[in-house]
Amino acid sequence: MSFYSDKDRFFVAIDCVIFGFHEDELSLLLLKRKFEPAQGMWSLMGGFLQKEESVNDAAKRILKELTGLENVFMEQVGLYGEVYRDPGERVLSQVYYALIKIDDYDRQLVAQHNASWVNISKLPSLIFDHQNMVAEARNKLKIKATTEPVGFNLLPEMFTLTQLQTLYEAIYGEPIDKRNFRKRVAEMDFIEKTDKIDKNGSKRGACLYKFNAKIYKKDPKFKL
Amino acid sequence: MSFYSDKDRFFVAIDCVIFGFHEDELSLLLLKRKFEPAQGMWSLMGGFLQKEESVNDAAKRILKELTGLENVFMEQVGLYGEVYRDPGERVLSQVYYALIKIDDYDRQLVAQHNASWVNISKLPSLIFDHQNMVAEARNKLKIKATTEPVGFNLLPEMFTLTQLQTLYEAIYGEPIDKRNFRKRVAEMDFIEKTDKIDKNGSKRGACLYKFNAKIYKKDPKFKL
DNA sequence: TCAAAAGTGTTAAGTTTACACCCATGA
DNA sequence: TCATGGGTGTAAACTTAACACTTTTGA
Repeated sequence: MSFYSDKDRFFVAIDCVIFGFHEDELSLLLLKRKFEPAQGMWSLMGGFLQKEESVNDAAKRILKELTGLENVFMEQVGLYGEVYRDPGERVLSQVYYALIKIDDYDRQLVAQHNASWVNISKLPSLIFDHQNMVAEARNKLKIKATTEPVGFNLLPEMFTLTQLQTLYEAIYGEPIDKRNFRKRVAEMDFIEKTDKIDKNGSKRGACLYKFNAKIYKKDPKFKL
Repeated sequence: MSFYSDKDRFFVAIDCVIFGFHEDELSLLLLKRKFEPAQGMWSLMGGFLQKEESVNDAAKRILKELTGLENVFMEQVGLYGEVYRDPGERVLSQVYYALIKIDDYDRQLVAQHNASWVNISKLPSLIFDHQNMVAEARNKLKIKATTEPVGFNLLPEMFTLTQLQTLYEAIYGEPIDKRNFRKRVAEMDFIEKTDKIDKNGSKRGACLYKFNAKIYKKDPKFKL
């Protein structure tokens, strides 16, 4: 019946490193596991690949299961395939990272999954090899964010330049000079000033900007 | 018996994009398939993940099966997981790329597998999604080669600066200014001049250099 | 003696970094 | 009125890019 009937078959899981940006810091959406194995420990959101879905679709499904969100920026991090990485039984795990706007997620779903946002610089220890997955994901994000405008996925539709700067400082893990940063922003026409003012961050108020994907596509040069 | 007994299991293949460098051009080691499905067509070297090996080990095993080589530079490209990507049956494929010294491989094994080196700019069309795999691998190589000294894996132990330059021109797909290139090389102490001379490339002869990994590790800054 | 590849420095242009003060507002 | 974050320009340092001729040697 099968061309490959003599070959082994494997459980394939998806694990999601879900990044958010909140109070000037990167956070991850983590679960406190309700089930064995490793009940009570923290882990990434995960799930198993199913017969009739592509791996990318599985990642989307699993992200949606926890956050309620669709059309989220996601990228592959790597396939974790050590034989004994899961002490229960052999499971391969394809890791993705996702960038979400932290105000958008479905709080009820998150509560149901016993999940919460954890500041990335104060992570608890995680089950299995999830610590490594996070480190690798963070690294990929950093590299990606340098040359492609993916950071906007972590901000609300409209944002101040100070928010944008603190986001990039959090991603890069180092401070950025304000005037140099704004000079670079000014050169990117696809970061558009709106006529809206944000009065939350300061008394004076700060101009709100937005990312214009159409303009970006015409001349896709990005560097922050 | 199993924690995960209600989950689906999958065939997992490894496909290898094997790069070599020959006569100033990048080449790929490709197979003309002897078996169904897609008999007679060109494909990447592949194989199936086995129960008792990690995914990385499987990649090494499969590479060795074709080339006889061990300790080869390999990196993950991505997991290809579309449901119908293999018309025979559902198979996930984890793609790796490998960089080998083109003079080192085992010619007998390669012949047995019905494989040959194909200039990367004259590729035949490949089965399934292998074309995409190659494109993605090439891209990853390009990015990697910019900031890490992986190119030396494609050259013999000792090489001339002209060989090094043509290699990087092939990887980047654009010409490089000779004097600027040599200036950059001169600043990297881990690219060491030997007292050997290569007389193959020219009548005058060119100095042979080698990459010193120990010196590189002390101050790992690379840019070509 | 000449064809073919090896080897070698300088200058201009562009990019990146460092740096400090005034502004507007609400409390 | 003052504390807080918002907003603005210039000069020096550094990096990158452009460019052409001399050397050596085997055929």
